[in-house]
Amino acid sequence: MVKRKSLKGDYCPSARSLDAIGDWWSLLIVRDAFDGMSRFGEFQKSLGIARNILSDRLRTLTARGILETVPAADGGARQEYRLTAKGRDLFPVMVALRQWGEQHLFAPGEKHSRLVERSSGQTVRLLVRTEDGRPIGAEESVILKVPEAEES
Amino acid sequence: MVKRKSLKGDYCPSARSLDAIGDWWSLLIVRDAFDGMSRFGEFQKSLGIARNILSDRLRTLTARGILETVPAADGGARQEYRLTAKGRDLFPVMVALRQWGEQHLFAPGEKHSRLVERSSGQTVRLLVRTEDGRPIGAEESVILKVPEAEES
DNA sequence: CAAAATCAGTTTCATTATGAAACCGATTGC
DNA sequence: GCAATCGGTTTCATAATGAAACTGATTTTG
Repeated sequence: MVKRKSLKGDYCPSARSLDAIGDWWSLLIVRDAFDGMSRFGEFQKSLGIARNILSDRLRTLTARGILETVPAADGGARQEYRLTAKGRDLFPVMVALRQWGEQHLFAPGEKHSRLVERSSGQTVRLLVRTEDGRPIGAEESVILKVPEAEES
Repeated sequence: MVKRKSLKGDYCPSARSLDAIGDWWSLLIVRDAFDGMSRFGEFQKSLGIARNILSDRLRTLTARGILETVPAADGGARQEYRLTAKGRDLFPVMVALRQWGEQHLFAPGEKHSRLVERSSGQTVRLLVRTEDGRPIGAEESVILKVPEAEES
């Protein structure tokens, strides 16, 4: 599916990531999965997504190794969708999106859900930094392009 | 534009973020903008996006305050698209996507572009942590929902 | 146990978004 | 001044999406 232009061969990791999860629903499904949802009906109700599209997205996310179907968790005959390790590694992406949204998409006093440490209740934050731990901003960083020799 | 289902009113910051930048092209445009691109033609050539769609996305991103048009940077009569502060704040999102892509979307020895500190050449990394600086993973964190009283 | 309800999809069909290409006016280069 | 380029817009075909009906399994209920 997903015709457009596949960025699979792009040497830019961001582009490949967007190719894998950059459509409108996938990350919302992943968000719900982080939030503990696992059943078709849960996702459908939570997101208000059309069933056929949800079906397609779950299939695609599973094919890409971001979700996996486990036979039955509560003994029931129906399967569940769970995040794989690869899917759980999207955690920083979710946090980054959340943090940006909090900063820029809410009115000053407006309520929003918060991501907190379970044990302490502290807000979860995100820090961009160098290998040796110094915080770094966009201005001090640069994308090193690979000389595009490999793909040919 | 963007008909679907607007998540603007959602109390989840991730959802609102995706509502603002979650379509297929927007983040790729932002990525290119981080990479120094600013002209219509540059984006178009870099992404291979259809001109009408690019036109629409640039307009939308501008309307949302992520890009802004500056009259003329090099003296030319044509305008440029630049990231606003809000747009630059998407930096962690880009880093997060990049990092995930590097981890999971490239074969072991496969070449990819790298984001490095300009001065030192060190790879830029990303850390999810608590307010007081302790690293934290998805398992130890929890989304606190707002009791949905505000929107009514 | 039988009937009703729910779940997890799939199919069908109308609507919307996307992509390719042609077109166009305003620069820019020569 | 003439041709080429830039930055779009329009038009039209195609692909993706959404709503709703339908289906075959499971649960639930009485």
